[in-house]
Amino acid sequence: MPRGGRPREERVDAAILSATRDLLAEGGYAGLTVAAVAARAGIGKAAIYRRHATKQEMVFAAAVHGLDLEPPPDQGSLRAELGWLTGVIAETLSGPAVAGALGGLLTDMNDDAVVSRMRETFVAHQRTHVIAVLDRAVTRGELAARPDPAVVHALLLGPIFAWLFVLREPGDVRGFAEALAGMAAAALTGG
Amino acid sequence: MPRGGRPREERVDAAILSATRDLLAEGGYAGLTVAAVAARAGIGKAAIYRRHATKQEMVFAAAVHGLDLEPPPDQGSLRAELGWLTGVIAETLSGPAVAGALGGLLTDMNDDAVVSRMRETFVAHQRTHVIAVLDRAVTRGELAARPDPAVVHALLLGPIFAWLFVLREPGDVRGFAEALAGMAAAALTGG
Amino acid sequence: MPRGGRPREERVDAAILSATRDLLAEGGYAGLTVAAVAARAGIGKAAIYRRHATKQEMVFAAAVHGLDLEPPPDQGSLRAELGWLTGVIAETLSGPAVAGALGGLLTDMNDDAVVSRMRETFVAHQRTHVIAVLDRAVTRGELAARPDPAVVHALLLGPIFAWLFVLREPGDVRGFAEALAGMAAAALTGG
Amino acid sequence: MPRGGRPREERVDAAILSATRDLLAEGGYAGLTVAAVAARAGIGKAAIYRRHATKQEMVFAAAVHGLDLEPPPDQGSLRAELGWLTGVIAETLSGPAVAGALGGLLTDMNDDAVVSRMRETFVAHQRTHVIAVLDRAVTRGELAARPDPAVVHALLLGPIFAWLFVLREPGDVRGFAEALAGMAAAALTGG
DNA sequence: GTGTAACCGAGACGGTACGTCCTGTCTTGCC
DNA sequence: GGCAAGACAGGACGTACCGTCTCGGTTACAC
Repeated sequence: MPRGGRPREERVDAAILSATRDLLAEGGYAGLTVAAVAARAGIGKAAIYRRHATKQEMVFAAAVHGLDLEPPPDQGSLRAELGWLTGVIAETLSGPAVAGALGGLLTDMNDDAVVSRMRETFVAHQRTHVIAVLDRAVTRGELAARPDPAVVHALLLGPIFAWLFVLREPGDVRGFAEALAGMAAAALTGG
Repeated sequence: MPRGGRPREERVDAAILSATRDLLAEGGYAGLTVAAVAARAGIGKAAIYRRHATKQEMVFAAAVHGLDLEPPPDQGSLRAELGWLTGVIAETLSGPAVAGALGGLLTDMNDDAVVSRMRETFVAHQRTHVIAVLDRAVTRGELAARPDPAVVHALLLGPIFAWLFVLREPGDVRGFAEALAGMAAAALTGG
Repeated sequence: MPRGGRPREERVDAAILSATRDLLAEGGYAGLTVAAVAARAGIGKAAIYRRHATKQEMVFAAAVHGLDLEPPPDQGSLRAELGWLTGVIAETLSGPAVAGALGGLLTDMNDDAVVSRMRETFVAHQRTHVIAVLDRAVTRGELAARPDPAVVHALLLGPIFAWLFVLREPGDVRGFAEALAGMAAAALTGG
Repeated sequence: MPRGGRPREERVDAAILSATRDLLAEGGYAGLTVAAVAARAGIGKAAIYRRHATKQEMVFAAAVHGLDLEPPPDQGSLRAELGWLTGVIAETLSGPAVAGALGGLLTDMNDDAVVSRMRETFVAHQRTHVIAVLDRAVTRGELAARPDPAVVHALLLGPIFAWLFVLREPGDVRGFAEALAGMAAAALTGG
């Protein structure tokens, strides 16, 4: 499509995302200004809006993008694979940028197109891995039938989310994630 | 201390909270204006700021206040009591005002005093009931020892929260809450 | 008219006017608030509005009222009487309360009833004395016919007003008033 | 210093001042709203505050700016030149925008920087012309020595100011200005 | 080479919400 | 009924931010 013109500088893309992550960690979603991101990145506001339609999209790109989990390796048992999943989710959500951004994204996502992007990227990606783990458990014979992946996803993601953002328990997230995996395995096999 | 002066009108308190809930349900947290609340309530902005230091505090008061759950009646079994708890939580979170407000509150709650209020009111209240249910299960002999209430709270609240606000599954929340109770019971007794 | 009830306390009347004059001298008309007057006077706002319909009326009463000049004694010559007039006007206008209030009163007086009160009290009173002085000069034979009193009034009041409020010359007002009287006498007799 | 950035649009400067003058003429200083100026000018409030620090500065710029008198031509006699000066001053002060603004400016000018601007622009400009006229009169031999320009300035400006804003005489301002010039000439030469 | 088109930093633009302040009225309980 | 205290409706102020647009100038690809 673009027949001519100067190509975009990758340096600018990176500077935007980096500055956004910095400022998210410093002041959270509220208190994040597009002008501040531009200033911190040493660029102009137009360069941001050339890449991200709204502030939300920019934050989404900075905080959520690149959270792609590598496909989960077969760990030999449902219990171990759930532990791997909850561990990855906990690691994903506990970064400073994500911590600052997620609440804000949920806010402004009421009507926007950001919500669908969020679902497509963040949710769908994790969902794929949940399905893979469940299917392997069925193959192994640990589960008689594959449960609803959405339910299992909520069961894994939800407690970690609540732990971090609603209850804000100061304790160790990794330990909680591990305990959660045990309880989830018991619920799925014993329930 | 204030010995004289005109007392505040309860009518105004109620009108503020009612208008806030209406507008939250209509347009969500974003799109909620203090001026619009004042206009809808038929009052002046000063009357709002006399009661709530910021917009966030007002929304918190409107959406979270009055979510007091009545103490959970003894349902005879852990499974039944967990069903009662998840049902109440699901009902609490799925109201239109809460739905519109919670994300917004999480956003602006990074540094504010709102976060502590949230914890004291919303979280602590539910926690009390969680503890009561667990203690009764121990008395009944369904549980050998009382698990960490914070963990159980996260296990119950988290999936519902995720279901509603992160995954945004369109399906029946009550059904999900009931299934969640079954899985939680299995996890606690069988794990 | 007042058939029953507690009579107004004169103490309050005085406290209002005194506090108003103090605050006018301190912060000028802008920066004067009714609440501040009430606080300074140790009274309530209602007590002010029971006596003065608007803030402007209160300021008017505090700054302009009581500026009644005693009738000008016959000084023996037009020149001396003009000196007496300009001296009194200068003294009247150079008080700290008047200085702070006059500009503000001129502002808000565009549509109000304050303007007519201003004219009736402040202007008409001075005008009477101008007329008396001019008539005596005619009787003495210093003037062939009585000039338009409004013109003479403007000729005497205007330069002092400008000196104080527009040009804001730091110099001695009394000296200027005296020089003005001399020039006015020359203009009236020699013109 | 500002090497880059979008330059300010002169159209906006002009629209602000024009709208301010219109609204001053319509509703006076009281009743003038920054928001109303912005709406009338078809611009945003920020564009106003980028140019004028306060509402007062904006009004000052709109009402007082551009009142530059052209240098007074030699009219051949002190009497004629004073008539020219008083005529210009009367014309300047009797415009609708100035009429609405001046009182308001005097009000808020008690502590502000507006007062110095006023002096530098409005007062100093007229003073220059007063000095020129007096010097020519000395050269012509009409005056033995140059009187204090501040005194003469007050003598010319003051009565017109009082006539318009304090006494609010409904009569012809131009006629009064002409009469004033005659009296001033008599005072200066005969006194 | 030389166009041309899109890029770049900087910052002004229209619009809108915020939280503060002030006015003039009203409402308590006390005197 | 007056009084101190202070809440009430309404509305302007000045600040801050968003997403768009406009400058002067730069940089790569196509001709």
